[in-house]
Amino acid sequence: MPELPEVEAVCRRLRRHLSGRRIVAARLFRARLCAPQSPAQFARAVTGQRFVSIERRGKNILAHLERATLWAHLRLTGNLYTISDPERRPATASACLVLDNARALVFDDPRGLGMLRAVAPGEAGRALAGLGPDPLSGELTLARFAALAGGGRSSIKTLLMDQKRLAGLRNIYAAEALFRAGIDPRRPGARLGKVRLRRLHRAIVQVLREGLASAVTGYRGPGGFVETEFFQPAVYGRQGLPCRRCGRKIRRIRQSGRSTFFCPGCQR
DNA sequence: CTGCCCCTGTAA
DNA sequence: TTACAGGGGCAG
Repeated sequence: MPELPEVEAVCRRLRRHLSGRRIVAARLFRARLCAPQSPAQFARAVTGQRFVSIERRGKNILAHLERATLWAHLRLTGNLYTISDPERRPATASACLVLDNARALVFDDPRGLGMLRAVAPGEAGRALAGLGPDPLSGELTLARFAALAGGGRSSIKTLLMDQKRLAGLRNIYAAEALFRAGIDPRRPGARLGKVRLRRLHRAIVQVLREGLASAVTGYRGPGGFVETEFFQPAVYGRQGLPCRRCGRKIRRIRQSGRSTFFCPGCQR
């Protein structure tokens, strides 16, 4: 599932493969993908245009064309990549944009929750203005992090996953960062001292960087993301298994409707 | 703030 | 056969 590192890895590949390319045809296989526009409107908006630049805002991908922006969000199972033959797209493709070099950009999305819209220049940026700082970009200084995460009354895990506070951290990396920092995910953000905030800030940046290294090298081409030895979750998905650090059983609880995994020995 | 919903593959 | 996983939008 794409979190921030996977989305960043996708952006890097797209920059390599799309720069200077022109879209010659657009085929949509799932009308919801470009809602509220219709597939015909979408095709009209992007056909004939050249890619100018690729930008990432949190987990949103903005592919700027000459007179429009392709705004993509991979959600849970989406992926964007190019293939050599537009006729040989995967069955799970939600969209296929044929390029002027006879290759095609595919939005592959088995669960179909992803988004690919054509919007006016500037529209996506305005819509995303409320996103918090990006932990992979250097925007997230310790002072800024402390103000965002330390200020909230809800649990620190819930705060970390709030995109208006930090852009890009979700269930897996939030759990991993909290484990690394030795912090109980249930602890209210407002009750984190300076030491814990500093440790957590470091842990977030570290775990995302390692995730990025894994996402860049662990990619298997069309078909999705693979796990590599670089990123082995310490707690995520490991309920009942012994903690790799202290041996106690990893616990699983529910926090605001989502699973949280943590080690009751290491995280306080 | 919490909880439901979108969707579909996988696991109990 | 049903429950669940996940990100995010939105209703309550």
